[in-house]
Amino acid sequence: MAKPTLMDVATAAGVSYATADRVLNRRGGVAEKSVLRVLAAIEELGYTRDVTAANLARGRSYNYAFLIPAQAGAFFGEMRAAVKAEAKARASQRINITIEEVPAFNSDGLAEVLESCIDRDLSGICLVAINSPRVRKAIQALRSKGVFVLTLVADTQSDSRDTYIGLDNLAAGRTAGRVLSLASRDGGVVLPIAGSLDAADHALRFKGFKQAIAFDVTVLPVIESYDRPENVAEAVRSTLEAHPNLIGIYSIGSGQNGLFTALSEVQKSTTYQRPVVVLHDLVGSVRTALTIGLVDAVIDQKPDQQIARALDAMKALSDGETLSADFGTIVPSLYFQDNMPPAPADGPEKGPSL
Amino acid sequence: MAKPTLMDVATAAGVSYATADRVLNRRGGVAEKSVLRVLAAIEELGYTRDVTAANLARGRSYNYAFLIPAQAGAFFGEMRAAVKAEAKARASQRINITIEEVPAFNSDGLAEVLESCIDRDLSGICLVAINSPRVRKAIQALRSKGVFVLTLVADTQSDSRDTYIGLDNLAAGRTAGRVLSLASRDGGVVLPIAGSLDAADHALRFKGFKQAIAFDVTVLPVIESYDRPENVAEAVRSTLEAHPNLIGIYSIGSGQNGLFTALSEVQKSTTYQRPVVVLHDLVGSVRTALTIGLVDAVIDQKPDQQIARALDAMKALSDGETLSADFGTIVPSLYFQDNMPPAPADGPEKGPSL
DNA sequence: CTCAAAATGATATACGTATATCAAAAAATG
DNA sequence: CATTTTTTGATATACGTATATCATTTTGAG
Repeated sequence: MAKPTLMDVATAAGVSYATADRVLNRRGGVAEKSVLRVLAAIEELGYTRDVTAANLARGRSYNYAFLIPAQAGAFFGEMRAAVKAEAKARASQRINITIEEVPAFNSDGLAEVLESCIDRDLSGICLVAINSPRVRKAIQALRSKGVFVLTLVADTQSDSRDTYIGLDNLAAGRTAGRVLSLASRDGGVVLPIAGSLDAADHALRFKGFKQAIAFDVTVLPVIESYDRPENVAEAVRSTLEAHPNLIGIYSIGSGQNGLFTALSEVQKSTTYQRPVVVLHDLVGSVRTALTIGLVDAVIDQKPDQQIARALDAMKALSDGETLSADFGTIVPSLYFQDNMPPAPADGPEKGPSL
Repeated sequence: MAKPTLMDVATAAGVSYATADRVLNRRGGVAEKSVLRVLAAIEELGYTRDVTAANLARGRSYNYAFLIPAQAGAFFGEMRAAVKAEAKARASQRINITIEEVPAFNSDGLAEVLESCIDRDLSGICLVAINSPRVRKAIQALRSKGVFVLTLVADTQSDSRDTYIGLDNLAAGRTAGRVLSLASRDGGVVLPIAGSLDAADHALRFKGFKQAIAFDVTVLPVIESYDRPENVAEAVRSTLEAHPNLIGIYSIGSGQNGLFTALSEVQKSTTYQRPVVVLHDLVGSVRTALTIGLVDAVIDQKPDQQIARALDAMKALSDGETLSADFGTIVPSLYFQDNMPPAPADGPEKGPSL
């Protein structure tokens, strides 16, 4: 009952190993009836190729590159850590992963790195996309060389990459809306704060947010921070002033410093009851804020899971498998103080293994 | 820059392949100074053993068994499906997985299956534990034969198994409490329903629930259903009658039929506003209930992730790695209508692979 | 039936490791 | 120094697959 080998298949089909191999690897030059007999034997024995042995024989290893923005923001820091962790975990499976730093918000910088990847014998590449003609062209060049290109977090046009792995932003916004609606059974006012509604992801979250907001809750005009903390702090202060019935805040973007400033003021004061606050991405400072009760709920896009998913996707593509339609869709996770996952640990060095 | 092989290490250390092998595999009979040189070369080149090649050479395959209760309940059905899916996915990596049906709630039945596993050449076994002397003895026998034993969903004494993979029930209960507290800013009454508080997991969830409940919210005495739907339906009806300010229900256990019955009555009536309902495990019927808005929030223990985690754990143990302390802790996921993950698909058959 | 074409079988090498055996060299012992 | 012991090197086989070559058999065409 041991796992059948291709030799077993050949024997069962009454052909030689060479012929079985010709069928399995589609080398051609095999008579119809022999093909059928081999396929039947494969079916009958439940043969599956030992991929590890096959890769060993092919001298094949999977080379993947991740292009991660070199940003101060903690989010991409976590991403980078997750990539490193996965790289270590899969090193023994002939999977080699490199991380390339890419200047943030710089399409030409991104394109340059992409172009430099063209003659690097990669089987897959994973990037946080920025939409520009030069980037698209570089991606196209890579794909025509047989490199699989995945977008992560931010997408390009869907026909210019193989898959997109990223958060379902509509669902994320809806979830935020649901939480704030739950917290306001008798109506009230909620304040959405975005980085910029020109950004597709923020716009989508906001759209979902409005969809899920209860009919008796009023959504104030969205504040766009353009990543300036003072703007946010000031806006929150004045909104609290103007709307004593402010029951919730949804911070759509990722710059949270201004929000935290204003919230700590509220926490110290006794004039207002702190509104329920929902925000994004359980990174360092947000984790702290949630722990000490400065905010209530965090919607997370699970960077570590995205990395794992991206690798699974690239491996599957490399192996000629097809991905299900919703493979890349990351469902938002909702965390309260009570169900926070443990902070990602910087894995300890391991000695030479057994 | 290709991945270094043991031959590279030997050359770099100025010894033969045989000696490098003696060091790597701790065969002994190597002079101190040679050991050091080999280790230095390993360090320097960043050598890691190609585990797939090693397993191939050893003729080793990983044989794992999952003992899943043969229960009508949808939860273990999903578990079984998840095991099958993982089994298929890992078949090409020399990992063989079998599923054994075990009679539910029957410690002797479980023990019998465990005992039958003793001479099956398993490297790991994963079971939903029931605490009984005979079960513990069977586990002990397996472990002393070198079989790794993991408990899933339900644990035994922590010193009689290798790891436990399961939901953090305290966190789950706390999360439920948090949601209901959020939904009741001005106090109110909430109703907890359990299967039986004698069950450790239910008790723990209930404990967490009370911890996280806001000070101005009243927790009614817990109803214990003992898995009788009529009990629950009746209890919910009478509680609604008696407490017009019932703002939430937390169903701690997994028998939800009685609850659903009562809730649909409420939905049709106009007398009461439906309380916010939090329950466990996003299986078929619960998924439907959440979709149609019969309930509000579901705390899920992600059976598919538990299976994957269990396999990773067994593989790691088999490879002589050590697991981090919180490896087996499954953080509860919180789902609303808006962030439900897609229902697990029954993967389509794939033809013979490339 | 003859000859070419097509199909098949037999065999060798390789991938990176595990494992074993035997001979040779080096070191320790007396 | 002779002898034993320890250490090392060289080499072979195996795992399951990929890939290539060459010889042989079968088939089809004329």
